[in-house]
Amino acid sequence: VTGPCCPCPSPRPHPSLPAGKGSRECSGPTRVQGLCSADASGNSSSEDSPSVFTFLSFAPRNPMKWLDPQTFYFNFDNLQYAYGRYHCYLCFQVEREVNGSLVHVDMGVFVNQSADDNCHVELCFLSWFYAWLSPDERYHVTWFMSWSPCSQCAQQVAEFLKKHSNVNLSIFAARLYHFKDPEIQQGLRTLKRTGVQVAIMYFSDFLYCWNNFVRHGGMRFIPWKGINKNYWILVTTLEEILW
DNA sequence: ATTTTCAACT
Ligand SMILES: [Zn+2]
Repeated sequence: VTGPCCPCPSPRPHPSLPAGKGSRECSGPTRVQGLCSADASGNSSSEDSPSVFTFLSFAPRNPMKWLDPQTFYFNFDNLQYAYGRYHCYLCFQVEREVNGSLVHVDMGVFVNQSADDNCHVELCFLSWFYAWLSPDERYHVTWFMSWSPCSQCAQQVAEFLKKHSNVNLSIFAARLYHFKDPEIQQGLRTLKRTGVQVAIMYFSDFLYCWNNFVRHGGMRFIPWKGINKNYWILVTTLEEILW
């Protein structure tokens, strides 16, 4: 019943994460893999130990290669009142430095699977990336997200980057997730302070995603009404959050 | 103009 990569015979709930669902934060896994021998001594760490990589509790999952055009248009629409966007999509690009220039490594798309393990896309990426990244390479990672990160994921990403100084991250968000929430705002500031480029997706970013992550079958990208006006509203909001 | 949002519900 356990995943293939869990050496533990009987997974038990993560000690520091609530079992309940429904939070807008990434409320943690419903099953635990990895971390099995780490805390077997009964030495329960304090409640919100920031040094714990909770993404390690999620089994690595492979990304998708492509988005369908209608999925992209619906989920990356940067409209102000984004009703019904109940999922988050993350298009990523990983490059590495070779003699001072960037070489393509991989790209793909993650979407959270709430029915599966409730893993937010940010942690899906970290779980997947952590499984194969080399400490001897310098990586440049770019995220194009339909929603900006929640506060808990922001903390996790910041911790990850502090412990992996060979990884550089840029985040471009189509929309700002719960931007009036002080904890969300703090999470975005934490990312910036950690060296992450945090920005709003512009026309050229949408076009780039269309060309590289959408199964467009030769169709041209047709921008939606208000794409630029919405961008400027979001940029203003983000600048106020980041100071 | 609205006040949504990495669901939850059948
Ligand atoms: Zn999250």
